[in-house]
Amino acid sequence: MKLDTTDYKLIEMLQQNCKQTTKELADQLDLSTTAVYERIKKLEKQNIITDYVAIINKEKINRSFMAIAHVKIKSHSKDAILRFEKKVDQIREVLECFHVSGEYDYILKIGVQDMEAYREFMLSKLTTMEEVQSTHSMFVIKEVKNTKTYHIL
Amino acid sequence: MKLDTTDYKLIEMLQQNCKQTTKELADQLDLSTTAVYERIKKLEKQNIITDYVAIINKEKINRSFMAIAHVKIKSHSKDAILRFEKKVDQIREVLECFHVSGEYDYILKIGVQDMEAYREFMLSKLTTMEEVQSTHSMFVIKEVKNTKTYHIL
DNA sequence: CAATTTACAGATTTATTTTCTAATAAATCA
DNA sequence: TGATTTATTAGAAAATAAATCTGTAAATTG
Repeated sequence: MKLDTTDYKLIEMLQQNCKQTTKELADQLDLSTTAVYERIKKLEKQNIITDYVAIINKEKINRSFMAIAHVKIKSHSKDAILRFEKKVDQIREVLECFHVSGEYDYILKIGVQDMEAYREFMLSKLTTMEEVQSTHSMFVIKEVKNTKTYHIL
Repeated sequence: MKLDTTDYKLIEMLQQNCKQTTKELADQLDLSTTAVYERIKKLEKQNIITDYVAIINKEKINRSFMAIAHVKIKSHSKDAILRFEKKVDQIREVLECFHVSGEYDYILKIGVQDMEAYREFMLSKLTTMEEVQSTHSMFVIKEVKNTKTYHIL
């Protein structure tokens, strides 16, 4: 369960590109392919690496429009919260959702085709939810940085 | 450049798990491995698939603490904007940054070890930037949903 | 210190990717 | 429409990589 510097290096490398061969990784880490192979399997088994995913260029699949929505909910009972979160989780357009401290209850990141599609999403999926009290939308003018990579070295 | 339903299916599958073999994908798509192989290569060449990355369990690498920061900048000149964005891009703790419409200029998603580390990040990296006028932090109580997967079918 | 576990390297086997060839379907054009 | 080109596919072969096995050295534990 204890990770050493080699593990951290390996994790960083796989976060950048998980399609590298064990040979390529081994060369950079000055290890044998077996050593690297075993370390990766261990990281997977320990649920440190949870997934391997392809990243898609959203411009090319009609998902260029992005918005951040702040949401306030009516009731803060456990029931209402769980109900809201379950529903949000099932909405395709919602890429991220965080329950946060402060003025608003939730922050959502939404990815759709265009403003028209966003309006449709708001009207038919978000504001129609009985748990939702109010929303506030901010439109993304520019995606400056968007990664899931943690730097740990 | 035109994508058909099979391409979209393939993209969805690779967004879920990019480590599936072409044989596995081919079986699900009712195609030969070569057909799948060629389609994937084409998606990569066309820059539709841009990366293959490992997703890491942040709890296990000391990055459990997440916050959303709203940032206002002093000047909105092109120069100031580009300078700010370049700096932000280089900050390890910043996972996402969006230039947005509305009251604030930027929304940042920050991932660090704990509140202490967040304070350190704010004091030494964010608020020290000359371009920054003010910030407002919201702490993530619960990550309800966090994906980069677009649903396109 | 001996016993046990862990991490590693090298060799081997198994599986997968990549390339090649040929056939078929779809699109383009005279 | 019919001929020609272009894309897409399947199947086989070759090349490469993953996975397994064996043995050894280092680290850990009682």
